[in-house]
Amino acid sequence: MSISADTLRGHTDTILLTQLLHGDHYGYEINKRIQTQTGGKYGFKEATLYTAFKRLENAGLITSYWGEDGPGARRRYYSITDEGRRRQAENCQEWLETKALLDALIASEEE
Amino acid sequence: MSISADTLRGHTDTILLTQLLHGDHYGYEINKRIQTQTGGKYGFKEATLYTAFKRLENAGLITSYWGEDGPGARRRYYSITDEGRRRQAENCQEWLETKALLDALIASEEE
DNA sequence: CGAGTTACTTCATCTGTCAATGTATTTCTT
DNA sequence: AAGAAATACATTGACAGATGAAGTAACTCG
Repeated sequence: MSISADTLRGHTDTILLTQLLHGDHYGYEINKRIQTQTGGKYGFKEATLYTAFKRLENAGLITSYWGEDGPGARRRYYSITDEGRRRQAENCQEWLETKALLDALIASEEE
Repeated sequence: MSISADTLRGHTDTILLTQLLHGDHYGYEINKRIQTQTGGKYGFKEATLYTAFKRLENAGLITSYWGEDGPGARRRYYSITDEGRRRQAENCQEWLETKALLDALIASEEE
């Protein structure tokens, strides 16, 4: 993974919430999707992933349930709550501000 | 400060190095400059600021010296090293990648 | 059957942030 | 001139997120 995690720290929750916007998914799947979407440049470590899910659930931003019988039986699916959607939108907005801010502060800076 | 520090965590060093690209400055001054540049939206807490300087100095990315006597309180000036410049450029590049990555992951995501 | 993949879980540790506290000088206000 | 506020730096303990490591267990494919 070529991007250091510290640069993305604080965005974990937003990334995960975003993945759940359009339907329920399970952890391993989500991580694979992220890796695909970033061309293999980024993915969560397992510990990071599952502690994040726990954090989000404790905060009431997602709920979870075990999959039905079959090959999905040992998969824990996550579902975003209304509050989760609200939070995702907020964080999305904050990302725009953060981007502007950092662009201003890190720019090659001619001045 | 309207932007949460966690969203910027990991960028502190880059921000500080950037401030030193065009000359030596002291901590308090740098922080004021950042607050000005961000329209008051962001600034470092003192503990964060000075521990960051210490970290950068230990890493050989900056050096420091006490300012000459004169008006005002005693000031410790910081100077960026060659390695610091190299690192700043690297981090700058990484920021571009991070931005693209997060834009892809956090986007409203139609698909 | 055995190796590799899928899938989740927990724990100890590391690092960066920050509240709190302290020191000391200078400048502004009245 | 006294007192308040700003300037300027420093340290400490606590906390939160990320991670390495280790573990468990079922499925899949040759």
